[in-house]
Amino acid sequence: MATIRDVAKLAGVSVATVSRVINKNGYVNKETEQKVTRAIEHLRYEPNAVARGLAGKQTGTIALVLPDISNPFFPEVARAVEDMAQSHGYTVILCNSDDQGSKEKLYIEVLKKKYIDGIIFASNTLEQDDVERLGKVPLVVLDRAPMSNICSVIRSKNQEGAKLAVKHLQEVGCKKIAHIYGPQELVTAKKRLSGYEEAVKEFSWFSPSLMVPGFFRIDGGLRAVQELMSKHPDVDGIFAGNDLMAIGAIKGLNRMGIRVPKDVAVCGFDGIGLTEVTEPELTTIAQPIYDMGALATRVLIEKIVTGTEEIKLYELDVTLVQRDSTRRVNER
Amino acid sequence: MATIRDVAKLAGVSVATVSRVINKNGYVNKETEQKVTRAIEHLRYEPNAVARGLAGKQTGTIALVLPDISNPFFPEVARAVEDMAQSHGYTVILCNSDDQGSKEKLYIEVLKKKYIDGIIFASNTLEQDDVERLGKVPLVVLDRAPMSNICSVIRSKNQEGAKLAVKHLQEVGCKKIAHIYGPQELVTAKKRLSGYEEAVKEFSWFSPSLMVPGFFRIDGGLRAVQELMSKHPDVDGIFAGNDLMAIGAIKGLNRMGIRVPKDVAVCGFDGIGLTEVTEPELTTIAQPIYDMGALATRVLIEKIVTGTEEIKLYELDVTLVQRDSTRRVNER
DNA sequence: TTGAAAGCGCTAACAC
DNA sequence: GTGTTAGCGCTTTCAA
Repeated sequence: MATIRDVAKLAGVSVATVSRVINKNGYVNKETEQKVTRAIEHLRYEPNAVARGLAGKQTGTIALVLPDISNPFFPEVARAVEDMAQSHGYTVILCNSDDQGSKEKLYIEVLKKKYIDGIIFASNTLEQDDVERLGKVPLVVLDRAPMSNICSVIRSKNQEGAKLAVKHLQEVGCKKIAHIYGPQELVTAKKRLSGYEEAVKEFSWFSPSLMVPGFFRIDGGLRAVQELMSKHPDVDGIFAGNDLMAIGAIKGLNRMGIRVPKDVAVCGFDGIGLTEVTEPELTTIAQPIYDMGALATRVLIEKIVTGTEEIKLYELDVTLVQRDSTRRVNER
Repeated sequence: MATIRDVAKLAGVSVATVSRVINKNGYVNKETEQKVTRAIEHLRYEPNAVARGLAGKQTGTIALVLPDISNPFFPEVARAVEDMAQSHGYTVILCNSDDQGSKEKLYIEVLKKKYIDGIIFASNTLEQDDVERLGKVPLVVLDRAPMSNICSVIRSKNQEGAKLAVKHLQEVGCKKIAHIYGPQELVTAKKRLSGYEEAVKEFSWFSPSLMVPGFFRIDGGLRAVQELMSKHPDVDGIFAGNDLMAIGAIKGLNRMGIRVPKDVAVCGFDGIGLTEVTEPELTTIAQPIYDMGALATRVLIEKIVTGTEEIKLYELDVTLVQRDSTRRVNER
C-alpha cells in the first residue's frame, strides 16, 4: 500500500501539499494539484484511516448502542442509521446492551478508546454519569430517553398515539377497552399507559384492572390477555403498548376461541414489519421508525461536523395504520 | 486523557516498560509491574486504541457485511457475531450491501483503510476479485458462498434439509407436494430446489410446474401460491425455500379460503422468529442461525489470532421443527 | 503556495 | 529487566 510519502515523492512535492489536496484545504496551485492527483491515481493511493484518526482525532465511525438487534423494532433503526451514516462517509459500530447498564458502560469505554466520532443510544438504562463519562463525544438518544434535558432526543408522540388508539377502537365500536402495558421503567411504555388512562378515565366502564402488564414481549401479551379476559370477559377492544404484545394478545385470543376482530378488536403500537404477518394483520399506531433512525443520524453528524452542543428534542408524529385486527363488519 | 508517557513518568519507568505490562509480553520485574499498575490506576489510564492500531496494524474490529439487516434472517446472525466478537474483545462494524456488488466493493475499500482485522461476509455477490482485493485480510463467508474453495465457509445442510421437508410432508399425508423456490443465483436456494427435485422426481404425480419462484420474499410466496393452486388445485403440501415465502404462501392460502394445514400443509426453511407469529404457526427446517453466526466469528478470530490461511467448510445440521402448519388430525 | 518538522499515542527492535 | 528510539501514516502549525 502506498503512503502519503510515496505520493509526495512521485509528485515531487512535500507530504503537506499532498495532505492539502487530499483534504481540499489550504492553498494549492492548480498545477501542483494536478501532479499530486496524477501521482495518487498512479499509485492507487488510499489515505490510511487509522493514521488519520490518530492525527486528527476523527475516525469517521459512529456507534449505535441498542438493547438487542434481534428485537424486531431495531433492525429497521439500524438500517436507517447505517444508510444515513454511509451516505455521509461514516461507518457504524453495532453494540447490543441488553439494557444492562454494565454493558453500556463497558461499551462507552471501548468506544472512547477507539476515537468514535459520536454515539446513538437507543437504550433505557442510559444514566447521567454515562453521559458524563462520554465527555465531549456527541450523543443522540433515540426514542427512549430518561432525561431529555441533557442530550438531544428523537422520539415520537407516544401519549398522543395512545389516545389515537383508544379513539380508533371506540370508532370501530368497542365499548370496553383494555390496555396491555410495557415495563414502566421505559418512558415510552409509561407515556402510552398514561395516554390510555387519560383517554378512558372518564368512562363509567373504566377500572384500573383493565390495565395489565405485558413486558413488551409476545409471551407477555399472551399471558396478559388470558388474565384480562378471565377478569373482564366483556372486554371488546385491546390496546397493546407495542406490537409484540399485540401479537401475543391475538395469539392468546385465538387460543381461547375469541375471534379477532369480531369479538375483540386489537391495536398495537410501533409499526414493525411483523404486524403484516399475523392473522389477522395487525392495526397499529405506527412510529416512523426508519425516519427516526435517519434523523438521529443526521442530527448526530450535524453535531460532529459543526461541534455544536445544542440540545434539542424532536418529537415525530405517529399514524394509525388500520388493518384487519380492528376491521369490523358493523364498522362505519 | 492520560497517555502512556504520563504513566511512564509517574511510575518512574520508560514507556516500553509500561507497554510491556499493558500487553503482558516481555520480562517485567514484579515490583516494577506493581508501580506501573498503580500509576495506571491512579491516572485512570486507558490505552488509545487508534494509536495501537496504527502501530500494530490490529484494531480489534471486524466487519459484518450482509445484504440487509432488516431481512428477518440477519438480526440473529448479527447478534451472534456481536456477542462472540465482544467476548473476544472485538467490536463489530455493520454493513448493508443490498447484495449489490458495487456497494460491497466500496465497503471493502473503506474497511481496508480502517485496518479492519477481518470480515464476515453473508452476501451473495462476493466475487473472486473482491476476495483478492481484500488481500491478506482474514475472511469467512456465511451461508451463501459462491465458491467454497477460496475461503472458509459456514453453511448448513440445505439439500438434506429440503429432503427432510419433503419427507415430513409425506409423513403427514401429503400426496402432491409443490415447491416455492428462491433466486437461483443463491446457492442456498439452488440446493434446496435440487434437494426437493431429487426427493420427488420418482413420483408419478411430479411435474416441473410444481416448482414456482417466490424470490425469497413474502409477497413472492403469496403470488407463487396463487399461481400454483390455480395450476394444481390438488396440491396438498407446499415446501417453501425459506420462511418468508412460506409465510406468504399461508397468507395466500388463507385468502383463497384454503385451510392450512387441513387442505394444504406448509413447511418453510430457516427457522426465523417469524415462524412463531403466523397463524397457524409454521413448521420449518431450522438452521442453527445463531450458531452459524457465532461459529463464523470464532473461525474468523481464530484466523486473525493465529494467522493461518487454512480454508475449511463447515456444514451444520438442520432440524425439523414441527408446528401447526403441518399438524393434521389424520396424522400418525 | 509550499515545505520542514513536530506531534498524535503506541509498539517493537535493539542496546544496555 | 529496562530504556532508547525509530517508526506506524497522517495533520497541522510555522516559516519561508
